[in-house]
Amino acid sequence: MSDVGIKDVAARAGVSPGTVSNVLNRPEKVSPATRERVEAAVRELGFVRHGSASTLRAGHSKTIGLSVIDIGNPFFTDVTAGVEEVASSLGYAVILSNSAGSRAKEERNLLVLAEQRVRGVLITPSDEDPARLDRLRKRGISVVLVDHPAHCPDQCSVAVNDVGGGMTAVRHLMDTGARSIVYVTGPLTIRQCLDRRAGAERAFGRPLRVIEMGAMTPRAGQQAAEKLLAEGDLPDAVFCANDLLALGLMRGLTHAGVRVPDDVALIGYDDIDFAAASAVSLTSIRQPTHQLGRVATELLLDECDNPATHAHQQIMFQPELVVRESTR
Amino acid sequence: MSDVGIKDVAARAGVSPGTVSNVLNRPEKVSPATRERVEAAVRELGFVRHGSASTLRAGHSKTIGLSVIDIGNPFFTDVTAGVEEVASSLGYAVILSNSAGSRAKEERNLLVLAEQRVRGVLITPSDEDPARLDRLRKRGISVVLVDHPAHCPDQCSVAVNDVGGGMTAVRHLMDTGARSIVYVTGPLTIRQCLDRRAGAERAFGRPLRVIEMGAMTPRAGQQAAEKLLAEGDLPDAVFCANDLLALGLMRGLTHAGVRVPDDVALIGYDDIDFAAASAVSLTSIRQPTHQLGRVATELLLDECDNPATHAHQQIMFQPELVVRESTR
DNA sequence: CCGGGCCAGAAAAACGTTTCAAATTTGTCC
DNA sequence: GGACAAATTTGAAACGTTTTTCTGGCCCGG
Repeated sequence: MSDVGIKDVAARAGVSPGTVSNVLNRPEKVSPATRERVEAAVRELGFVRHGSASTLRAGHSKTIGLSVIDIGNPFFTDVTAGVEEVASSLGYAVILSNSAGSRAKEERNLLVLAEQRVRGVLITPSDEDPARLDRLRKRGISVVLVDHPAHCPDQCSVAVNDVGGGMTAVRHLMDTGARSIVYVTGPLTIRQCLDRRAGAERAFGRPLRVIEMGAMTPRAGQQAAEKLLAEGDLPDAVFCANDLLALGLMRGLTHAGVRVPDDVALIGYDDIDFAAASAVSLTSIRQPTHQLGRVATELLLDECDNPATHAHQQIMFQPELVVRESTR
Repeated sequence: MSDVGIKDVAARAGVSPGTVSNVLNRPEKVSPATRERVEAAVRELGFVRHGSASTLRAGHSKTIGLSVIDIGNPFFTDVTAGVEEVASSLGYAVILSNSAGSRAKEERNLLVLAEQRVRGVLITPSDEDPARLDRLRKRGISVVLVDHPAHCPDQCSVAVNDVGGGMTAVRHLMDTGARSIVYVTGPLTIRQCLDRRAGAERAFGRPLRVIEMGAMTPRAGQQAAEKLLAEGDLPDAVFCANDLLALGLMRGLTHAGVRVPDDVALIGYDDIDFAAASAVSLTSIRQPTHQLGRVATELLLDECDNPATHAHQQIMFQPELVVRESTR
């Protein structure tokens, strides 16, 4: 049962190994009668193609790599689900690797992917350095950037318009009557945090008061609330760089007797599942995460399968405002 | 740059291909002088081992498969992170597949894993049928069950004691003075929901009032709250089969003017990040998810690397009570 | 000085597929 | 019925490693 090869199938079906291979890879090239005979033999023997041998000889594999920054983050989880969906429907296997924000680990992971001779790589790069990716491309491995706009037009990328999202958020707050707004954010070394601020300030017309936290967690959000309260001067509204911060902040404010949205309106970013579930449901900016993964994968596989006709695309999705109780 | 093989390295270093292979796989077998020369050549040429050729010849790969039921569920996400961590630290690549609860998709994914000749598979099976897994084992692929206790002692498994968790939850509610308790759950076809109820009732001493919802989401929790309120007879406490239900329920109760924990105490299950972040933080039962993934992977790789000395283990983790405001 | 045992490295045979040119069969048309 | 083209099928080489068997030199004891 264990090691039936293509030869065994060939013997059983009374054909040559080459024909079995044809049945497997180009069924249309072989007459219906023999095809059926071979397929029967495959079933009877429980034959499973040896992927490595196939990859070795054919020169390309049926796997793609996915390198994300934080597998624990719901954003990437959703992206991953989209990737897995498309890849598996096309018969591709997805090798997952998590750089955990470490450049060294990312490098190691990319090496593993190169060894596995993946067909292509989907990556949310942990920094701007394009050298590693160029090296992959030199090896014939296609690369698509995920949640990161490409700088040069010679590669594909999918991203979400964070500047636009920031604008939408603040415009909405202003529409509900806010005159003073605070931006609570994670580290301003993160592109997303920066872009969202840029958009927010563009909508606001002038610089925003900013509270920068070291992390983007509920805990950090609660600390931000304390900071805000300590400063004394409560704004009309707060824009948080993600929902985790916003939920923590909401909790902090509520516990201090500040009412949301009556005293302070609040908007988050990402629209995670729990945004709708909190005591006062959270207005947020939704990103098409699942679609991000799907489209990135489609782009990658198109690049792999039709290198001749493939045109590189830099796709930018628009995020969407979801209004709930926290800004009413 | 693209296709430098072991031969090129050998030529460059002035040795035979076999020696290069030895440097790569059993460095101790080759003299320090030549080893260094070969390593230099590897660096200079940017050689990357061709994983498929290696797998083909060596008969085993450096990849493992991970098949989960729902990649979007934070529980599995955490498990996945643990798996990735251990696997990548040992140089293994992880092929991720998502069965999305569909038996057919699980089957397809396992086939892909078999084609890739993964060394072993970590799987949260979508049903009880052991036939598929036996088939894998027949092919020499080790299998470790994740979040599912093994029935037979001839395989490894890691799981969390859901009966114990249910007991802990209800015992805690009773300790805080609850006399009447309702169990809000997802489909009772799910093993976890059943086990938790069993434990809960064992602690309670008699059957619990049960509200069974079709899903385990915040929305379902909110509907459960409506149901509870409609029935009129409010209990002292509610035990929810997971945190998503609990958060939805909390929101539903709060909006109806019922105070948590003053009117009704509330405990969830899973201790997701947001449990601590809600307006009234949620008491919950924490599962060692990350560790679940880590240990499962260690077990699997031990089984692969030391088949002789490996002893199958069925590990059962104990969940842990985390007390917060919703039961004070 | 000689011979046996050892060690480092070499050479060649796999591993299981795919591919491609060549061979064979089938079909078509006069 | 025969010739030619088209459609199938065959057979062997090749993909890049690992592994096993061998070879030649070296060390050491006798």
